[in-house]
Amino acid sequence: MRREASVLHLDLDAFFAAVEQRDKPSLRGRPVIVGGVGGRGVVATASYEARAFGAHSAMPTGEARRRCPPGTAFLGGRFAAYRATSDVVMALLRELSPLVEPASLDEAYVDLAAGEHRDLSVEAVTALGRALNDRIAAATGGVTGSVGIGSSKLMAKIASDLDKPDGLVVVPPGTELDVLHPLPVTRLGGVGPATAERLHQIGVKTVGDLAARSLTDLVALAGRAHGAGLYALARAEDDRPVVADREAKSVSAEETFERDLTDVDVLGREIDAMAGRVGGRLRASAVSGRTVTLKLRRYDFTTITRSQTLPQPTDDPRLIAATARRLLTEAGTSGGLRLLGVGVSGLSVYAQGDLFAGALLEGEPFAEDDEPEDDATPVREVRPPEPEIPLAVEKRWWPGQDVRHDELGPGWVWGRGLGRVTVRFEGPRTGPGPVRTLAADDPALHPADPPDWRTPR
DNA sequence: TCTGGGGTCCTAGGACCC
DNA sequence: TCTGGGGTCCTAGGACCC
Repeated sequence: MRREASVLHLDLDAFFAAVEQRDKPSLRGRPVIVGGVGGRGVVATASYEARAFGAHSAMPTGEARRRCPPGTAFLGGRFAAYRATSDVVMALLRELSPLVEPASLDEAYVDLAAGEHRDLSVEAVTALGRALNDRIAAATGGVTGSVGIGSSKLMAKIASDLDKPDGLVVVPPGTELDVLHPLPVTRLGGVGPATAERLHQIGVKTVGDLAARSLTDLVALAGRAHGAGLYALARAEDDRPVVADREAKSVSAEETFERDLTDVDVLGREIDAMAGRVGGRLRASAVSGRTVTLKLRRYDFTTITRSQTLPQPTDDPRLIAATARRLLTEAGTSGGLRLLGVGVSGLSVYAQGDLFAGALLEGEPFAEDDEPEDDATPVREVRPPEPEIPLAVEKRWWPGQDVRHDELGPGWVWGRGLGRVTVRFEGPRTGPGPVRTLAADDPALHPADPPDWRTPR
C-alpha cells in the first residue's frame, strides 16, 4: 500500500458487446450477447440491455436465449476487432505511464508513479481519470471504460468496480478500510465460489468479517499462500507491483465439441489441428516448451490432464501432436469426450531446430541415448499429420461475422440456415442498414476484415 | 439446449539426489 | 541396520480470473 493513490485500474464496460454495438448500429440500445453460439456455448459478455433480462457472463447461451426477448442478438466473437480496439486503449494508457500491465483485452493496471506525474494528489489523479474516460470514448468510437485509482492494485480494482459504466472512483489514501470492509468477500480477487462457500460456513460475509479472523484460521481454511493472501487483503495490505511485459508461461488450444466424440482417428485429427495452432503460436513468439499436456473432459464433465516432459524444448507441431496422441491412447476415450485440449508449458526463449524431432517421434521411451551424434544424424521422416482441412467448399457463416457483398457492400451475418444467410448491410459509420437474405453459396458474398470505426478526416 | 477458451498460481506426493 | 532432512523435478488436480 502506497502513501499516494498512484495505481490506476481500467475496466472497459461490457467490452465485446460494446464493440459489437459500435460496429453494428442496428444493435445500439438493444440486448446483445457475445459468446459461444453453438449448443454448448456460454456467454462471454452481455450488453447492459441484456443484463437487464438476467443474462450474464459464464451463463450457458441457451439459458440466455430463454431469458432474453426476441430480437436479442447472439453473436460469436470477432477477436480481431476487439484486439484492435484494445490496442488503441492500451496506447492511451501508455501515454500516462510506461508501466502498464494489461490483464486481458479489456483490463489493465497503470503505475502512475512510474510516469512523469509530479502531482499525485487526489485532486490531480481525479482530473487525470476524468480526462482518460473522455479520451477512451473518443478514441474507440464510443466504447467506455470505468476507472479506479488507489494506493494499490487491490484498491484500484475495487474502485473501478464501484461506479460502472463510464465511472471514475478515487479512493483517498487512508480511507481504504472504510471502502473495503463493508463489501462482500466475493469482491476480493481470489475469492471464488469454493472459498466463498467455506467462508460463509464460518460466518464470514464481508471483508470486515474476514479481517476479524486470525491468520491461523484463514490458513487452515484456504491453505498457506491463499490464507495469508486473504489475511493481508482484508487489511488492504497489498504490495503487488504493476508489471509490464509478463512472459507467457504456457500456450494451449482446446475445443468443446458439439457432440461427444469417441473415435480415436477423429480425435487424433483434432489433436493435430490444435497442435498446429499451438506450434504456430509458439513459433510466432519465438519460444519452445518442454512439457506437452493433453486435457480431456469426459461426457460427465470430469476433467483430467495427462502430461509428458520432453528432454528438449520444442515448437514442432508434429512432435506436440505425436506426444498428445500417445497421451490420449493411454488415457482412453471410453464413454465419449466433450472436450480435448493440447498445451505446451515449461517455455524458454531458446528455439531449437528440428534436430531431435525425428528421433523423439519414434524413440520411446525417451532415453539419454536418443541424442543424435553431433554430425548429422538425419531426421527420419515421420508421417506428418495432414494440414488442417479448410472448412472448404461449404463456406461457414456465423452470426456477427464481417462480410462484404460485391454489389451490396459491407455488412454482417445475422443468421444462417436452410441454405440461406441473412446479412445486415451497415457499418460503424452508417446508420442502421437494410437486411437481405441471400443464398449461402452466393458467389458475391465474402468474409471480410473488421470495419474501421475511426471517422475519416 | 448445462456448464467456453485462454490463461495463472498453488498444493501434494513420489522420484531422485546430496 | 536403521534412520534423516532438504531441494528439485515431474505429474495431477483444483481454484480462480477475464
